[in-house]
Amino acid sequence: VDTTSSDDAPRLSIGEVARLAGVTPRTLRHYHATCLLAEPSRDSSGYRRYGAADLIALVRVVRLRALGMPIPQIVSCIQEGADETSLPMQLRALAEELDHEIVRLTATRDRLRELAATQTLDRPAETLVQALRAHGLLGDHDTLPEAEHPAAALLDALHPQGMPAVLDQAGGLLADPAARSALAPLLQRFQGLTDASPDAVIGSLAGEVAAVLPRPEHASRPVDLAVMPKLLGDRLNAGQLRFMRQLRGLLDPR
Amino acid sequence: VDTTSSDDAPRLSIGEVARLAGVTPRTLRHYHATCLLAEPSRDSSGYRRYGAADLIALVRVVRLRALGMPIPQIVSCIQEGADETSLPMQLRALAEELDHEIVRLTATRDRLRELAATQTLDRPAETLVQALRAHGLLGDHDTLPEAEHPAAALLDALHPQGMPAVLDQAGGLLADPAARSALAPLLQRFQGLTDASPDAVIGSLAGEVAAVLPRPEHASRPVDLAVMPKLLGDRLNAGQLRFMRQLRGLLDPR
DNA sequence: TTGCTCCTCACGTCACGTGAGGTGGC
DNA sequence: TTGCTCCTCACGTCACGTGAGGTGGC
Repeated sequence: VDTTSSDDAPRLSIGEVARLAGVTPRTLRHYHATCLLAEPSRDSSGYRRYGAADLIALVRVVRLRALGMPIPQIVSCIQEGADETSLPMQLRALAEELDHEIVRLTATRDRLRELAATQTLDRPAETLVQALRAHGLLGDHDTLPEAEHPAAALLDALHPQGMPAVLDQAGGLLADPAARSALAPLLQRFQGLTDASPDAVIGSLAGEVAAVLPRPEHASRPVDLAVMPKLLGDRLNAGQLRFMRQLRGLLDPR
Repeated sequence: VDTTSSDDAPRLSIGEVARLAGVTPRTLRHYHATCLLAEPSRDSSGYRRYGAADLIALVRVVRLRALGMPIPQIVSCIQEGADETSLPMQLRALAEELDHEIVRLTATRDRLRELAATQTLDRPAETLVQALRAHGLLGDHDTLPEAEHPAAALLDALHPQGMPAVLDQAGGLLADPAARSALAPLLQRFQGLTDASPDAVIGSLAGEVAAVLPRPEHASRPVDLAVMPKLLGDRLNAGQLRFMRQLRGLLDPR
C-alpha cells in the first residue's frame, strides 16, 4: 500500500537541521565549504534538503567541535579509512593540551590578582623606594630624587619580570652588609669617572664590579649590555661609557 | 665639555628595542599601526629610532598583553586622562574572566577523558544494547537488529548530550517494572497502527502514551516534534504519523 | 662586496558573524 | 500580500606571521 502523506525521501531544510544540531545555518554552510560535510541534494528551487543521515553526521561534527577539536583534525577523523581506534587517542591528546592551557591560565590569573593587589605593575620607583627603606638604605620620610625615576623605570623595563624580580635577585646583595659596604665605594668611583679617566682606572674598577655582581647566566632573557650605552648615553660621560663597555666584556665574553 | 663618543639623543633600532622587550619588530609596527604606541622619530634613511622612554612604554604594553588584555583595552588604559585607579579593577575583571574560562576548560577536559575511556561518542547502538542488557531487556548474547541501528543513531543525535544522557533520563522508566509493563503494550499498539486506523484509536493511544512519558519541559534543547515526522516519514505509515502529530500536540501545546 | 636590518604593502590565519542583494515558500 | 527562509558572494574578526620587493648600514 502506497502512503501519500509520507514522502519517500523525507528531508529537512538547512534551518531545521541546524536548529536540531544547535548551530546556525551559516555554520552548516561553512562545514560544506570546508568539505567537513558533503553537500546534500537540492530541491527544485536550489534549497539544500537534509535527511536523517545528514543530521547524524552533523551532530557528530558539532560534538567534536564543542570538545575543541579543530576542523582539519575532524576532517581526518571522519574520512573513510580513518583508523577507528585513533579517536580516543586524539581525544586524550586534546585533554593533555587542555591540561597545559589550564596550568597557563591559572598562573596568569594568579599573577593578575597579585598585580591588582600590589600595584607593582606601574610604579617601579615606588617599589624601589619601599625596598630601599626595608633594607634601611632610605629613611622612612626620605624619597628618591625625581631625576632617578626614569632610571628606575628603565631598570624595571629591562628585567623580564620587572622591578619586584630585580629586587628579589638583588635582595641578597642588599641584605648582606659586606656586599653593601663593598658596593658603596665602587658606586662612588663610577660616579667620579670623567672623560679623561685613564684606561687603567676604568679597567680595574670594571674588574672589581664584575667580581661583586651576580652572574647573569641564569637569566631567562639576559639584558643586552651592548645596547645599554645607547640607552644611557645622554646620562653618562665618556669615561662611564668606556667603563660599561669594559664591564660588558667581562660579564659576557661573547 | 662636549663628548663626541656619546650621542646627544641615544636611540635604538626597532630590532634592538623589540629584542629588549621580547617581541618581534612586526609586533612593534603593529602597535604603531593601532595607535597603541606613538610612532618614534625617524633617522635620515627612514629608520625608526627609539629612546629609553619608548622602551619603557613598549614593555608596559607587552606586559599587559602577556596578561591577556586585548589591545583596545590597553589603549584605553594608557591614554592620558585614564583613571589610574581603574587598572587594578581591570586586572581583577580579567582574572574573573579567566576563572570562568578555567572552569569551562576543566569541564571540557574531563569530558574528553570520559569519552576517550567509554568510547560512547561514536557507538550509540552499542551503548543502547549495554543499557538494555543491564536492565534485563536484552539477553547477554542477543543483539539489536541491524535495522534499528539508524534509529539508535538518530535518537543519539536528537539529544543534546547523546545516548548516555538519553538512557540516563529513561533510566527511571526502564528500572520501574510498572512503567515497563505499561509501555510494552503501548508500543505494540503503536506498531499495529495502519493507514486506516480510526482517529479515535490514535487519539486515545496518544493520550495514554503522553501520560506515561516524562515531561520534556526541563530539557535544555527540547526535540522539535514538528520535524520528527519528516525524519521518520519513510519508516512510519500514515497512521503512525498521525499519532506523532497528536502526541506532539499533547506534549507541547504551543 | 656580502649579509644583516630596515622599509612598506598585503595576504593568511581560524571559525564562523554579519550584512548585501536577490528569490522562493506559506 | 506580508514575513520568513533560503540562496550566493564577500568583508570583518584578532593579533600578529610571513613573504614580496626594494633599500640602507657595517
